[in-house]
Amino acid sequence: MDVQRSFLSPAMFDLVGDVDFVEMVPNKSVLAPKETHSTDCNGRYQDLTSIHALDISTARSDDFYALSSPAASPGLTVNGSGNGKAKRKRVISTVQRRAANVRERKRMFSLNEAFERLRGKVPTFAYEKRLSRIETLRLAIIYIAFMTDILENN
DNA sequence: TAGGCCATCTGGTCCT
DNA sequence: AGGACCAGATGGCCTA
Repeated sequence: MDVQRSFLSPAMFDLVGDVDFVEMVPNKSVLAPKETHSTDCNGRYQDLTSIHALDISTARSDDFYALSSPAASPGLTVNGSGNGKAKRKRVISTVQRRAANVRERKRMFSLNEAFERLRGKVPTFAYEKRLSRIETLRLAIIYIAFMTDILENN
């Protein structure tokens, strides 16, 4: 396609600073093995496909708070009681922390899914390795600008 | 081996 | 009150 070819011209490549476009070989590894699994911070193997099955609904809300003091409202402590406003600090239990970690993992997983979809939309012919997230964003910006330019000049 | 990239954990803040 | 979002820290993997 001519549009794609001209978008992928060397002039365009120059705009993506940290992308190495010199070697143009077929894109073999769209999905690295790393994408299907990972290891947690303790080096334990994790299957990322299981993230969708994670369920935190069994955690009870009374498990979630560690009372910092009998008088304090549940889960909240107060920082800097001196002059200004007291800052409220939420104290969470390990159960609540684990639940938050699971939610964060799910959130990052969906973020990566979105990046994967964006990778599929950005033309990267004969690119030897999978685009990183920052490369994907930069290339998408350039591609959108390029297509906008085409539309405006027609 | 250094540097880049990424997953994960964590605590703080924002929002509903 | 609690989930979503964000950024910093940390450690593993990979490549030049």
